[in-house]
Amino acid sequence: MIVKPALPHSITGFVVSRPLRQNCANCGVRDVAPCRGLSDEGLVEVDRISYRKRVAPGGIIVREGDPASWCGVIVSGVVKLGKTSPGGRQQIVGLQFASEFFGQPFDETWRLSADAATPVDLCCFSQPAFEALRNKYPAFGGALLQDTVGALNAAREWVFVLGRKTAEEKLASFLLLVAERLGGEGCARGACATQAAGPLTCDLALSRTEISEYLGLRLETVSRQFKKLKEAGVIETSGSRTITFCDVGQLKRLADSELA
Amino acid sequence: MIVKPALPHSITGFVVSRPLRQNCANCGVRDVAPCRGLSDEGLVEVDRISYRKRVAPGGIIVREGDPASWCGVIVSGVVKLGKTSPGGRQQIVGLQFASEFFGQPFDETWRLSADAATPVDLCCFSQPAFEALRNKYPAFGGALLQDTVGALNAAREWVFVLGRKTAEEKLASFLLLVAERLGGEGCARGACATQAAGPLTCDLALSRTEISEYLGLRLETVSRQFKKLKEAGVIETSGSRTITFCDVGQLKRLADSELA
DNA sequence: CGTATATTTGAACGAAATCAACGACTGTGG
DNA sequence: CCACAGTCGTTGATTTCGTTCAAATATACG
Repeated sequence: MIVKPALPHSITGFVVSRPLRQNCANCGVRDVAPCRGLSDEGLVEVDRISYRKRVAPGGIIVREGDPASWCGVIVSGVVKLGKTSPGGRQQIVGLQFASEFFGQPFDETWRLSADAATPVDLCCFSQPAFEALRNKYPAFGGALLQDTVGALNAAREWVFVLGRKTAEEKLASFLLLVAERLGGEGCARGACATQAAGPLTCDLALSRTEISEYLGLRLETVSRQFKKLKEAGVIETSGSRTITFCDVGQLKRLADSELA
Repeated sequence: MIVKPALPHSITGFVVSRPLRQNCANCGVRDVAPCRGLSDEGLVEVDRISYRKRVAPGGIIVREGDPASWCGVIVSGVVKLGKTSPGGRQQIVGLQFASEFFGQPFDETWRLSADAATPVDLCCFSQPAFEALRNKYPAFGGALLQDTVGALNAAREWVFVLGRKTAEEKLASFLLLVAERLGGEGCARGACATQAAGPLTCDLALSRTEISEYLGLRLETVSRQFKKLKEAGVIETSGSRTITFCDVGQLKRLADSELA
């Protein structure tokens, strides 16, 4: 289990970006991030050309419309991808977790805003450096393609959740997502946590408001659905961000009821 | 303007799949599909290893859960990507148009069903042949990555539409999508059609039921919103599938009102 | 400990769903 | 040519789920 450092140099809401050299050999996501496609030689190069960004919870990573010059990999933390309509409505259109590729490698401007839900640690490359890396190490490009296809599948899954599900099902789906991605701390991909039978406690990275923005609901509705799940004995909460999953099987059933 | 042939050999609802050789030089999407990344030599190879599938409107291309062994490029037509919940609810989670990459190059089973909304023409590769192509021509992989990132952006855009928009805005967003992708027949990427001022007539590829499945609404609601848009003079319809956009600017405003 | 922020709860309202019926178009067979 | 069935789309009446508005309570933080 990886214990996250307490972010000594970060100030709430600000990006701390330094040309901090970080040895890939010690990197927690090395084997699951797109970097898995790199040879040892490639990793040496990554060590040389990459730099770190740390963002405190609530901090802005990038803003929609700003010029984009870099991209990278999420080393730790939870990133909210958001979109704001001209009218001012906000929607979280995706969540990203440790080991996922982050950014727009081909665009000149950011199409989405990105905010840190938890402390976020990014391994960054300039767009040209990133492209050079892809060209030099085709297996890196392959891994990246595979991950992007995976992200596309996840996004379409979420289209389904938003298009067809009720408020209760939406919240259940979100909680399952959290359980899978954050339940076994550091377990980046694969549903290791939700397979086990016993109760599972973890931190919901998101506030009620953020959850509502992700689910396309009002925060009052989210709060009421939480209450229902608690009354049904499926979950327990302590504080507003710590959740215990008492019955994951039932939660899965609720995430797609219609035939209980 | 490209006139589509009358699909001589296809039978409604069935896939006609033959090892039909097709010269890439004559291919309408050659320069926009991922194949744009291939050298002349590569295109010769594609000619050799690719085969065509034709599917009549309403026909099934692939079914969720079936073993996946191929992928390819949509040469013409509109493909509906659908997902069915265990409970039986259906949602169209994406639409795909000419020149887009189709399929799951890395998975063993199809995660989504795909159905033809119009006559569909696919240029197909077996998964191993496709992977070999990627490995041999890195620029092909690059183009594919670029397109996949684009598809991911489009999917997230749709998450926003489903999560935050009202019925009227959803329909307006859908109609704009149709205008952009189908308005300038054959114009595969880029919003050429919706820039012009004058009225624009085109075919809606989808039935009311299909539109409702795409927008996460009931068909009655879709019908009522059509009525509203017609009464507002933004669109006109003749038959149920031909639409004329009278005022694209107003439609864009309606697609994100909140501040008319 | 007090203030600001986040969450919960309540009551009234409204947009879209649901239930139900009707009309328009298509193709078939008498 | 028309009656018929079948599909698809429209329209109306009613209900429901989630929103909205409003207030109370809990939590975090200086």
